[in-house]
Order: sequence, then C-alpha cells, then structure tokens
Amino acid sequence: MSTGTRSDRAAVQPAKSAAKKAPPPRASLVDRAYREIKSRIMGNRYPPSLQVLEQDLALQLGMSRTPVREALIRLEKEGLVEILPRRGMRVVPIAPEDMRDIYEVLTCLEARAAERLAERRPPKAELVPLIAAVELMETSLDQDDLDTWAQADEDFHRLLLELCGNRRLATMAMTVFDLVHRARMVTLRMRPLPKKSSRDHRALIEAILAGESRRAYELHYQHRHQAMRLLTEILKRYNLQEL
Amino acid sequence: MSTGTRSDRAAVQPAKSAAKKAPPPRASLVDRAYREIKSRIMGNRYPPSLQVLEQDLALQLGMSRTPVREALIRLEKEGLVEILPRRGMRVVPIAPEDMRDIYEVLTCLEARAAERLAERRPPKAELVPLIAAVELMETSLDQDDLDTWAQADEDFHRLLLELCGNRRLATMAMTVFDLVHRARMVTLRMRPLPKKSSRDHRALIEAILAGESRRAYELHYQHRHQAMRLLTEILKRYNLQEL
DNA sequence: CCCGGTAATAACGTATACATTATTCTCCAG
DNA sequence: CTGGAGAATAATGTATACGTTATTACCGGG
Repeated sequence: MSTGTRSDRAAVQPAKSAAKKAPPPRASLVDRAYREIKSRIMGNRYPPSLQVLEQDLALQLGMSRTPVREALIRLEKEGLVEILPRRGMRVVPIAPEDMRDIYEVLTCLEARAAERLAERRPPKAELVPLIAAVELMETSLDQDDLDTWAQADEDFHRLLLELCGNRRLATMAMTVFDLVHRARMVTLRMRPLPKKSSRDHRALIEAILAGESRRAYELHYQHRHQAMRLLTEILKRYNLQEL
Repeated sequence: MSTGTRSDRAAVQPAKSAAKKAPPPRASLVDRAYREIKSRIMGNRYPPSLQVLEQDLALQLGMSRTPVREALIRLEKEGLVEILPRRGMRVVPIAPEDMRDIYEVLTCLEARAAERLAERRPPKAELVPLIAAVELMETSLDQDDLDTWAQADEDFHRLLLELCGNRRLATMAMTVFDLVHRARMVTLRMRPLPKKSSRDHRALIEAILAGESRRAYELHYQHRHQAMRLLTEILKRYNLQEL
C-alpha cells in the first residue's frame, strides 16, 4: 500500500512540472488527515464516544501512522477527540454540563467580538456579507429549508468573528464553535422554528452600524445565552446525555 | 545516545517493581519535551523570534525528532511557537497589537470567570487560597520583592480560574495567560509599583463573597483592561516591538 | 562587480522498525 | 465453576530510515 502511494506520487510529479503554477500539492498528509477526521466527526460519521485505533485511521486514510498521530494531537488540542493511552482516539462526547461550559465561553467571546466590531464603526459595505447571511436565514426559513438556515446562521456567526478585528479571539471562538456544531445539527429539528434568530441578528447589525458597542455586546450575549438555554433544555427533554 | 537512554530505562525497570505504587515513569518523552521547551520559552531562555531546528532540539533533549515534533505541535496550538516549513520552530514574538488582542481575550474570559464564581456564592473557606495570594502580594510589595509579587499575582489569577467552575474556560484562559507571561516578567521593573493590584483583588473577593456577580465582572474586567493599557504603554514607551 | 542558473546540502515530512507495556486469553488450582 | 498467574497479543511510543524539496553555495555570463 505504501509503495502504491509512493508510485502514485512519482507518477504525479511530471504532471506537476507540466502545470505552470504548481497547482496545490500543498496539502500535506497531516493536513489531509486532520481535515478528514474533523469532517467525519463534525458530520457525525464518527459519532460521540466512538473509538478508532491509529492504525485503522492510517489504513482508511491511506497513509502511515505518523501523519495521523500529528493530526490527532491537533484535534485533541481543539477538544474534538481525546487520545487514550493504548486505545487510539475517542470522539469526545458532550454532556449537558459541558454544553453549558462551552456555550459560556462562546458567549463571552462572541459578544466581545460584536462589541469590538461596533467600536470599530465599520462602513455598511463591510457588513454586506453579514446582511446577506441574515437574508438567507429568513428566506430559507420561509421555505422550511432548515439545513440552509443552519448553514446561513453559522456563516453569520463566523463572519461576525472574522470581521471583529481580533484574529486570535476569532480563532478561539471558532474552535469552540466547532465543538458544538454536531449538537446543533442533531437538535436542529427538535426545536421550534428559530424565527427569533434573524431578528436578533438584524438588531445586532443595527447596533453595530450605530456604533452602539455596549448594546451590541448585550444583544449578542443574550442571543447566545438563550441559544444555550434552548439547547440544554432540549438535551434534558430528550435525555441526550452525550452528544 | 539513544542506546544510552534505552539501557537507562531497562535499568530502572526493576526498581519500579520494587516500589509498590509504580512511582511515576508516567512522563513520556513528548511530555518532557513539551514541558522543557515551554519552560525555556516562558523563562525567556528561548527569546522571541529565536529559531531552533527540530534536530537540534532533539539532540539537546536527548531524544529523537518524533517526540519533539509532537511537542511542537502542541506548543503551536497554544500559540507559543510556530512551525516553519523548513526552518524548525520559531518562538512567536508578541507585537504591541498582539498584546492588545491577547489581553482582550484574557480580559473577557477572566472577567466571566469572576462573575461566575460570584454567582456560585462560594463559602469563604474556598477563597482562602485567593486571600493568601493577595496577602503575599502585599507583603512582598512592602519588601520590594517584585519577583515574589509577580508569582503571587499569577497565583491569584490562576486560582480564580480554577475556582470558577468551568474547566474549559479556565484552561483556555490559562493558555492565553501563558502567552503574556514573558512580557509581564520582562516589563516587571519598567512600571510603577503595582500597588493598586492587591486593592483590586481585595475588592473582587468582596464582590464574590457578597454574590455581586455583575460587580465582580466589572471589577475584574477593569482590572485586566487597565493592566493591558499599562503594558501596551510600556511597550510603546520603551519601543518594544517584539516580546 | 552583480545576477541568474545549477548543483550540493540540509531539513523536513512520512514511512517503517522495534521495544515497551496494557490488555486479553489460557489454563490450572482451589 | 471461579479466580488469578502467566503467556500471548496488540497497540502504542519512540527511533530510525529515506525520498522530497527548499535553501544555499557556486560559477559563468553580462
């Protein structure tokens, strides 16, 4: 198998020199492993508590254990998996209390991002993607397209973080956001239609445009806080002890 | 060298079976590398912007590149180093703007920790270590022992996080805290005596004991915010572009 | 004297090898 | 039939090997 990989590579090399700009052979195996495993976890194809051995991962991904291991270390630092001394990796399940803790971090970071963005008084042009995301949330909700809604909502939150101007804050918040992605998707259809979300977001945009940073903070804090309450209630009601 | 290490291990094995509880042969090489490199960075023995090759690290630490690499990945995730494609690791320097960004994260996380702790209304007994830290800050300041003061101040902040009840928040805040440790130490003697700090801390303890969570939040937010202002001013005044 | 092309070098990224050790299984004594 | 000691197994943690490729040094031409 490894020889197969190597010969594949060798075969590809000439093609590369044919292409002018060296397309992207950039993706290292570590990166591929990282992305693939993360994608499987976030897409719930690796469900919570699942354990997988390094060797199995390596085989599935068509590489040796070395890059797999390095990817797992990164994922462990993000909190998505834990590395168990002799039993490979485990997809970290999220208990209801963990959910509260995670949302608490997310809430204060994102609220601060909103506040900071408002302090910056960005021109409306900068917020166009944000507004577009809200509009997509509304139209998709009208059409009962919850998946598109969820995607648009995530886009809104990500864009907000990207715009805030503090990359470190944005990165940390997104890492935490990734942790709850799975739970959000699983519970998407267990809750009442999230009609309030786009209203909240519109109000936030108003506050940002008006430069009312304190209000932006409060609005977004409450928005996230309520989302946490809703989510933990659902976990309780459906007795989801692990997500 | 590696054979030396191996025979050392083998020699130690019998001793272990002699000791009842298997002392701690727990420290894996990755852990040792991680701790040692981190300690060198935080102690400024690896100054900002220093580059070191993986092979050099491995030699210095008496191990192969494998555990060194894994340790570096962890340190990179924490933001202490960056891994440069062909030039080993680099100790990430902190520019004044980075300092603001980092302190911003630290400020909102720690303030939330203070708020949460106050919400919990802990019995005074739980806060004894916090109080002890403040007292140590005061006595050491009276004796012009700035190093002890700095240690006690750090202890206070760490204890606050540990007590807050949200381990994830605590861990993230401490990781960020570690990033500014070096800058704090380097600038320790460039600023006026920090007499206000222990007053701030005492006020915070009061608020926590009284269960005034909102006030705890505000107090600690301002405390950290002022620390940030002070630090960035010093960086500007002394023209420290990189720490 | 300076610059671009080419060869040599060095460092990494990945694969593989191997010793260690937790876990599991087997088998026998009670 | 049950429990536990010891062997077999499996998976890891670490070391080593090796091909790839960026970097550097060198050299001839402008």
